[in-house]
Amino acid sequence: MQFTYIFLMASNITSKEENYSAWYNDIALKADLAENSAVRGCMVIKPYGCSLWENMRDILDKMFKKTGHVNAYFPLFIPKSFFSREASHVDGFAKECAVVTHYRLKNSADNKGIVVDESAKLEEELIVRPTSETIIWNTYKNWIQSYRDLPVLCNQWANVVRWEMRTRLFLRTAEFLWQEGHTAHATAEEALAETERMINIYADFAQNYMAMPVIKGRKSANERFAGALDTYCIEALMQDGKALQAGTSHFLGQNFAKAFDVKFLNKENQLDYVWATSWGVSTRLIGALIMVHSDNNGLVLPPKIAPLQVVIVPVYKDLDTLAKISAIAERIKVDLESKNISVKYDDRDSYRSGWKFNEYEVKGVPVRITIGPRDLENEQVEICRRDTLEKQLVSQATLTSTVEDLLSQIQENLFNKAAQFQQNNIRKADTWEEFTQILEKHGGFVSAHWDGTTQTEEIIKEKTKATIRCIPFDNPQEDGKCILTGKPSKERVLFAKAY
RNA sequence: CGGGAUAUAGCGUAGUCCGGUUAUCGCGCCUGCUUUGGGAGCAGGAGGUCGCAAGUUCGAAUCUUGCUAUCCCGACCA
Repeated sequence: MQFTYIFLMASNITSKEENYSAWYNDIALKADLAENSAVRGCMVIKPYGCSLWENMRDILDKMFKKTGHVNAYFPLFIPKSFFSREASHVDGFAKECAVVTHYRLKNSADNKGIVVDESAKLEEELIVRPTSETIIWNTYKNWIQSYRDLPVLCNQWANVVRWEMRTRLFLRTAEFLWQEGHTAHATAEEALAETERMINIYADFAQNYMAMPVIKGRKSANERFAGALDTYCIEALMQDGKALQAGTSHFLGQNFAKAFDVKFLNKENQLDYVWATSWGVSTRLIGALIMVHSDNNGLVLPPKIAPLQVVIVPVYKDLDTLAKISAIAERIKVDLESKNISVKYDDRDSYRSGWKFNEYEVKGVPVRITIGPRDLENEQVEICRRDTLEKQLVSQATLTSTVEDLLSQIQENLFNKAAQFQQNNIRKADTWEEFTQILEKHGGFVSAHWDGTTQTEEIIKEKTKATIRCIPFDNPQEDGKCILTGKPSKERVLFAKAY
């Protein structure tokens, strides 16, 4: 209701950094992806947004299954006592939990409304899951006795609730959709390999499907998941220079196994605790997608995950012409669909063609085909690509292969463009002055030496709002001095302001 | 939870300081005609407990008090 419409006035993304948040919201809302719900901090994901999420989900799900994972489902409600078993875990989540205390409502005494029936108080409160480690490990205890039961490689697609103090559409909603994988292994090596395998899958998905370049690395102790020994992550850079954590994979060691007493007999007939991992990505990825690719004309979607890849819009004056165009359009649609390209022919007479052009541009449909009277005469069509808005005339005979090529070109172009942007926004800083200047002037990632202590990281965060996003894998080793304390350091880490 | 702001039709708003006829305008919606290669034009029409509740007053969108909700900035977080 308080929303500021800056969408049409903004001239380019870099110049409106201050309004980036409004710009982002505006695109999400205008592209019909989601809206704020009546429930504080929650969102309604609209059909188009849901379809986008489903596409992403399907691709990820196939990747998980290819690597031997299976889907399972665990309860939404978790007994409160489960949380107290792993100390650092409760520290991490206690502040943001929705708690179920009663199970019945009744008419109020004055009959003017509904009130909670105080006599229906639960003996033990139930927590609406903020993440499922606890209830899953409580269950795994029953599943695992022998090394023959290992590994357990389960994934769950679910909603979770975190009562955030401040929420943002897609990036941080009170309720969000995600997938959480939880695996149990016989050895630390195997669990570590799994942790790494999953972060690689996320990186593969981000880069090759979302066309979103990411940096893989490990988190500093300070940014680590509550209860994990090590957290791997993929970090992406948004167009306003802020970083976004797009996915995480945690090596949990034996922490949860010990907390929930999950032991197994190994080949040597010795009792041992199992080794665990967990990993997840959420609807936050939709937010990332919006912020990485969109421009002032609206959403820009990479073809591989776009709910709709091609739209055909007829231009006509009379219904006779429309009938002729429809015959061609339907034929084109069948041809493209035979190549597994999703196509919509929008022949609604209730909207004008100009209106439709804009509509699909805002929604980020990668390719638009326009057919009008001129094209009927010349046996051609006009195609327009969303990423560059370039138009070309193509003969109807070669259209299908042209569109196929164009879709892969768009996919590639989006990735290259974003990768270039990311490259241009990783800057080295060797002094505190350089460090703060880069953050102020450019934003983006700053590659700098750090003495490895949580204390230093905290001070830097306090002074600049920048945090260590990750310590990249295959990070070159070099001697240097911490930008804050001047103490010796063996490698650079990536700092950035983050969402 | 701290600081700031706001609440008027589906959306965006004027009016509030300084109370006074039937609450302004734009978008959208409905009807008709004309239009259709980049968000059409004209004409007509529908749509409002002015966030909620009390109070002051002859009279409240406007003043007072309380409540609720939302937004922005922090802290928190995927």
